[in-house]
Amino acid sequence: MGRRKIEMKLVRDSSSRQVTFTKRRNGVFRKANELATLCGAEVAIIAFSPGGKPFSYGHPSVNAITNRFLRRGSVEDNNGGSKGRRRASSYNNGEAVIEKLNQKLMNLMNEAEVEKKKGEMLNERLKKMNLKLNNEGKLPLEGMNKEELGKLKKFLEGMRDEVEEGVKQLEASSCLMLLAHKAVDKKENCNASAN
Amino acid sequence: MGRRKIEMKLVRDSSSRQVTFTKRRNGVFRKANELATLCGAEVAIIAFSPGGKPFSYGHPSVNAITNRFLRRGSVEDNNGGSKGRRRASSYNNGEAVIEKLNQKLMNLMNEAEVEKKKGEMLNERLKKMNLKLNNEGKLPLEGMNKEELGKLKKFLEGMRDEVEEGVKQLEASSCLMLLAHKAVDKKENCNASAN
DNA sequence: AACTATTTATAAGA
DNA sequence: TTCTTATAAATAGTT
Repeated sequence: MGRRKIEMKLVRDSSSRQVTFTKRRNGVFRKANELATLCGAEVAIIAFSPGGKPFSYGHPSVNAITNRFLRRGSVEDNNGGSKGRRRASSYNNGEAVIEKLNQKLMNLMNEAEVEKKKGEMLNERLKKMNLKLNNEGKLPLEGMNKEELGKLKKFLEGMRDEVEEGVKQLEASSCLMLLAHKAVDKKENCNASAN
Repeated sequence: MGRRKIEMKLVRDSSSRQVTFTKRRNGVFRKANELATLCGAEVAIIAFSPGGKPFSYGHPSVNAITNRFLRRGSVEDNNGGSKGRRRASSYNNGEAVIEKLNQKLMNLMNEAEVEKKKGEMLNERLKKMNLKLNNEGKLPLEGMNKEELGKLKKFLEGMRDEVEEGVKQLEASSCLMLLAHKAVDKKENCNASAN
């Protein structure tokens, strides 16, 4: 979509590829944001650049949850003094968000009154895992056999069940956190403007 | 972008909103697919419609992993007889993919030689959780206090560390599975054509 | 980082 | 709903 139509295949030149990635990543996030805004949809995106850097966008799940984390985390949160709550309409730089999350997570965890939801959800989850673990004491997954695989199965089923029971938001949040952490290594200034 | 410029805010009419959602969801997935194809990037998207139905797109992570699950799952897999492997370029209907995933998950787990990666990753994860759990036997998260919160903190840190250690793909897969499960309730025929 | 010539996406309309 | 079309938007190549 520009001066010329391009073939839909891997851009050979690594430099152009990076440029294309940046442009189009912004495009995808912008589109996702419009989708969320226009339709009240929930959208979460994780994208890893060719170089392995993670970028994320989320509305409102990731945003809502991470913000909940961040806000409660500590007081010196320079969340800006904007009066009305900012609509969750701006893009998230994955790294920035995740970095903040990490910085505040400990504070949150040590200070907080965690909402029932969180407690319940994690409790369910840990309990189920505990059951699996107690069954053997410690699973020797290194050289897995059918028995252990059965446990893995239950582990995964358990996760699913929990999600179906509710409290999906925290799950979503941690999942995206996990995903976004995938390749975090170095920083990059990447400004994605809100529309 | 059409006959008229529209305001960037929630579409009031519920029917139009659904139409807009469908069109733009396809648009976002298409763009994400182009991003992945052109740049060799990894992209995963989950979108929940206004009605709460989940849709997902992934390349190659979600796709790769879910396909790995699905293929190994069982034999009576009507994966179609297409000769060449399908490139991971088609859209995924979240429900369809997830449903399949669920159907095959058990088979996979019971039959499979799980790749080292999976084993290692889950082992790491479970071991770390085990440590937390052993510390108390069983965490009383219901009425959480600072101590328990500290453990949660470590739990989350542990998750992060594991991810940073590697084996992110399975993580990504299960995370998206969790996400996609969020609102699965009823079926819907939703064809998203590949480009 | 900006700028345009073009290609795409898509809001209305059929 | 699915298709069409007039228009807005995205972006490939360029500076």
